Amino acid sequence: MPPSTASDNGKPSRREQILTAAAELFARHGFHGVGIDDIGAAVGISGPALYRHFRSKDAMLGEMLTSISERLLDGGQRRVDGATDPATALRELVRWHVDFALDDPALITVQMRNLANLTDPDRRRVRALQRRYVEVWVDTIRETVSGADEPAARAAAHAVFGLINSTPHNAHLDRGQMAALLGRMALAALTAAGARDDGTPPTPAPAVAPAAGQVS
Amino acid sequence: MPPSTASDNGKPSRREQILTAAAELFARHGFHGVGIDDIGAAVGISGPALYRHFRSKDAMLGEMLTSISERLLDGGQRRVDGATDPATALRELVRWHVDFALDDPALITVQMRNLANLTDPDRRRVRALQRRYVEVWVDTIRETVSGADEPAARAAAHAVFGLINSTPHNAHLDRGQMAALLGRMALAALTAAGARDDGTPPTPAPAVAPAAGQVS
DNA sequence: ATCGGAAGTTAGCGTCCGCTAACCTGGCCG
DNA sequence: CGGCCAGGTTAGCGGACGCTAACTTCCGAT
Repeated sequence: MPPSTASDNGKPSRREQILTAAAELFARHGFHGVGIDDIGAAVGISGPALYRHFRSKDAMLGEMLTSISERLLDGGQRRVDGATDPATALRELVRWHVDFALDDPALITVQMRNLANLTDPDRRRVRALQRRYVEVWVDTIRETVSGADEPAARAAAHAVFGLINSTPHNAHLDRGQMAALLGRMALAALTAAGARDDGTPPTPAPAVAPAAGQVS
Repeated sequence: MPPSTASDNGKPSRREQILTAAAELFARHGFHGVGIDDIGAAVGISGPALYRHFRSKDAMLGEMLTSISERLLDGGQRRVDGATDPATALRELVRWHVDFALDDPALITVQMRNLANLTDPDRRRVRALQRRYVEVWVDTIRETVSGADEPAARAAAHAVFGLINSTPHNAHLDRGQMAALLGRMALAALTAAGARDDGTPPTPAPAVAPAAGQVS
């Protein structure tokens, strides 16, 4: 079998090296702002050698984004499935997304900014995966936060993604504090998403748990 | 005097037409993804005619981002100065930023994504303005939210920007509902930013005001 | 009536960039 | 030992892109 995503051993395959280097560059300069030669140089080979591993520059972005979307989706799905009640499910979702964003800021940035640069088939695929991920959030939000109708829950989910994904612009706190802060803020925001502007009291908050990630 | 930013009459100057069209395109495709001819076509003239109004493509982005940063900063500053107490100042800041993001999603998107494409002097200018804007937020947060030290307040500010700026990906709610939702979520998130992971109770929330904008 | 400048046009320059072609090389298998 | 192929090299093509040059047109002031 030709190496598709990785070898099962420890060291990352060439394809993976290239993808992570490219992700870093795409995140910093944008897709069109990075040349083939730049990506090559970043892994110590030069320019066209990349075409031994990828069919095109577009294909790199395509594979990068589909893989991110898949990881996000099934990580999130797994947390929700493993939770005993909706409130813990929501906490787990938040923790999952926070950990992801903190561990892979470049990937998160690329996914946020470079969707438009995909080829049409790739974009369709990625969009579909993202929709399903949002759906997981929307369902969990609606089970947890009272008074949130479906469009509001969807908007709230996107807003929380924006909140959590702000991580790349925040190098100043250490990982543990950052995870705790983002977790608290995200849960508070989600809880507030259900409050009505009439006098209806909001859901009494699903307990601000220590949502921090393992600080390695 | 040649028209610099606008004529004082009603209709927008050519420069302004060009800048808003360019902002739309930059937001959708990224700076490098948009050609001079595309921008020209978007305002009904073709390609090089733009150089009657701007010295270069970089200059367009430069002027666009400085103007956004200036508007954000002094709008925010004005709201804070006009507020009687820190809690209302914070509510006003949130409302101001929400209104801005809802009224000009393209501009907000460009500012978030295309800072890296500026020339060095332009980037320095914009960065400086942004830093001052963040400072306004940080100060207000620290006066309002107890238990938020300076780095945490800074991170919280960035997180709330991310939350509010998620607007462009949310066409599904109408403007009034969206403004209210984002305002509620942002204030809740900020309040939670001060909560400690030990048992210290958080600040009792500065009253979720009807933060919606005028729905025209 | 004239003339000057603001605002457009098309042609075309130089450069950069994605990608292909042709060639080299070292390690593994028969 | 010989040959193959994965993985690398450099040279170069073709197209796109930013920008300039040269020329036209329209309008408003003298």
